[in-house]
Amino acid sequence: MSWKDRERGYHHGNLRQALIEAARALIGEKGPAGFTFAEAARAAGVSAAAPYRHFRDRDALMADVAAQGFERFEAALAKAWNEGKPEPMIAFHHLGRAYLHFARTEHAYYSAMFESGLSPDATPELRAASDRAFGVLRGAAETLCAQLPAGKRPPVLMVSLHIWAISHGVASLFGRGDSGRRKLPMDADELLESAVLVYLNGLGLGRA
Amino acid sequence: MSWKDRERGYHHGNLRQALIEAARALIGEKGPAGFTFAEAARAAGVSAAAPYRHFRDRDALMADVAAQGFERFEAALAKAWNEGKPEPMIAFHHLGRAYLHFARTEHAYYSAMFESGLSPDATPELRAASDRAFGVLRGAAETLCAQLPAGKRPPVLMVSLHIWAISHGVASLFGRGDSGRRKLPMDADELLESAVLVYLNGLGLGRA
DNA sequence: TGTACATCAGTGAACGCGCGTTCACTGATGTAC
DNA sequence: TGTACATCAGTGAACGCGCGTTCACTGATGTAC
Repeated sequence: MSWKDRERGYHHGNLRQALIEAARALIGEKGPAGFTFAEAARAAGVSAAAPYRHFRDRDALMADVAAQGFERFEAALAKAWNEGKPEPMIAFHHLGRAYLHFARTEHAYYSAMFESGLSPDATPELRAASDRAFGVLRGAAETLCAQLPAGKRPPVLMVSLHIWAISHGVASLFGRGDSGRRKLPMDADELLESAVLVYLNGLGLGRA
Repeated sequence: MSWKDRERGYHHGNLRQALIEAARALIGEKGPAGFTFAEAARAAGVSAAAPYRHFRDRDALMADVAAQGFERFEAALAKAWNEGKPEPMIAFHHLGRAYLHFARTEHAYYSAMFESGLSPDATPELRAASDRAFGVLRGAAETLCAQLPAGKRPPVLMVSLHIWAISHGVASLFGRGDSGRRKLPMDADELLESAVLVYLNGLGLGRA
């Protein structure tokens, strides 16, 4: 926003970040395949050769968009979960809403993170950011599992992967703001909430 | 396969289908964004102008790939479900395996169907094929719900969407044959099976 | 405080390339008689 | 059975375009003295 408007001299001063933002905006408009190195440069108001000072190629730029997406995703999830306060089940509900909210309002990031065809190992930074975001889900699953009697506790990793899969499935099939959405009598929030309630009930975590 | 090898004259004879297959193969190699009209023509052994006799543009070709994918998907799911025989829970288990198996072995189709950025309404044929495939899941959900006492029956549509979301979530996060996979101590089949068992248990459909 | 210099981010021109799209065409096929 | 003709699928040449990438360059910034 600011860098386009503000007068700038020969040096941009913040080109790396400007390119990431340009790429994210273009992904938002035209899908994960919808941006080009040259286009991102143009959007940042810079010559086509300039991006090479900061990124080896298009994939490196994409990886940085995705990594930044995971960082914001982690922050959004952590804030919603809020360490399980005031009460784990309520916090967990908030977590699910935040997941869908992020996928919907930041679907450019979400695309870069999950639908760009990028390997999670493309970059150590990407890998680490992705792991940290998943860590929030895992922590939440841990807290919930701890509420079960010791003999009935399922593996925490498994539960967190289940939750992730359900959330991602709902988000990518029904939670898109864009044209990919299908028309249904219930929305993504309702679907995720009901699915998770049934799932938790299946674990033995019925509503108190 | 056959059309590349076989000697052909001026007329290809089956270009439409050959282009669909070429596009599918290219998607399989390079992801949903990884084919081009010209490339598909080349792969089919035909001039770059030839595809225009059969498809308006790249998107129309993509839509046909996706529609064909949904048809095969439906066939694979229907065969696995086998009308709930020999026993609904067992057939349902087969259905889940078939879902993942299709996503893994036919991931080019799966990409075209779910990750190409194509609207489900791009084409009436696509829409119809997609609905028929979902119909198999819905039918299975119906049979399972019917096993519950009348007062405890959840809405069938909701249950089928839940199942779809879980399956899609597991398939797209953990079930890829390609580089997108994450390394985990359990595989996609185990994750889907365990998630569905917990979910069904939550519905009141614990193992007999 | 001022000057010289090293560093480095961004320029702009250039290149080859493959794509999408159009066009008048041509050769194969099938059908009417 | 043979001939004339209509149909239509595929050709190949042409076009303009934007992309990726390189290169020697230039102008701004900061630092040493």
